[in-house]
Amino acid sequence: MNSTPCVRVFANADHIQQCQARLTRVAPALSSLAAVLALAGNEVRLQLLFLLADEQLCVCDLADVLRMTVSAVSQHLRKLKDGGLVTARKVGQTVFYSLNAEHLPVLQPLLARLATTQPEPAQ
Amino acid sequence: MNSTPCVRVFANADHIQQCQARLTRVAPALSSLAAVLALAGNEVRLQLLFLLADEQLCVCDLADVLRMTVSAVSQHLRKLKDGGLVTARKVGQTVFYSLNAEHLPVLQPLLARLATTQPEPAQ
DNA sequence: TGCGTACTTTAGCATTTGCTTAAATACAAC
DNA sequence: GTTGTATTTAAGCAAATGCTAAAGTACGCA
Repeated sequence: MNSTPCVRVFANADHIQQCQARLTRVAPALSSLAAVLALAGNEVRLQLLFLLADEQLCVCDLADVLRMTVSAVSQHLRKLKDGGLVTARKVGQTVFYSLNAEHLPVLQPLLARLATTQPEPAQ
Repeated sequence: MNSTPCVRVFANADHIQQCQARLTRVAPALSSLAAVLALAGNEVRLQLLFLLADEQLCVCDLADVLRMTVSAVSQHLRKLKDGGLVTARKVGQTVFYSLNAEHLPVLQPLLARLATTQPEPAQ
């Protein structure tokens, strides 16, 4: 793809191929991880995940907490659900969302970092 | 913001406010984490981080490994550098990138998951 | 000093994202 | 059934993203 390949001193074709091989080996896991991180990498969605790590909540509550439109929250939850990060449980006409076990090994440590955040020292 | 606030049974204003308080408490950490995850949540950039976790590499090598334009890779590296995820070290006209210590506590466990990925069983 | 290499930056563009508004669906109570 | 509530979905749009192509910068070497 590069029209002018570099004329390197240290790196050689073998080294490049080794790196490519390492990437190929982890490709599926990396792709899946990137998808999870992309979902969690949105501030609103990370807030949703943080809240849901503590307790199940319905769309309505989440919208109130985040001071956002129910529609906007619902669309974020849909992405999280499509990505397998949360699951929905319908009770009557209320839908409770909670964290999905599938990606907890990735999410839990990240959210745990937030939970242990010490409050800002008064200044 | 919601024109029609929900008439809930279980959740009440106190509960909502508690959730908001929890969010406020972690707000800076959450914001920072979201930024890191957003950067790592791109497949190309996650590949870059994965490679740099193992060894320093120059833009040229990275472009070859990923089979991408030097320019495209450089732009990704710039974002990673701006986000504090990597650092650049210039040697002559070559620029070596490596992981930055600042966000390693977040990145390391994520990248470690990839490293321990068992190769796909032959089928 | 001039040329070549490694890299960065800019401009432009197609695609994606995240919201708003409004309509549609699902269910509960009457 | 009808009405009302909780949620989802669709359409539209401004902003952000990630690439390409081309120009700009920095450095090494003759």
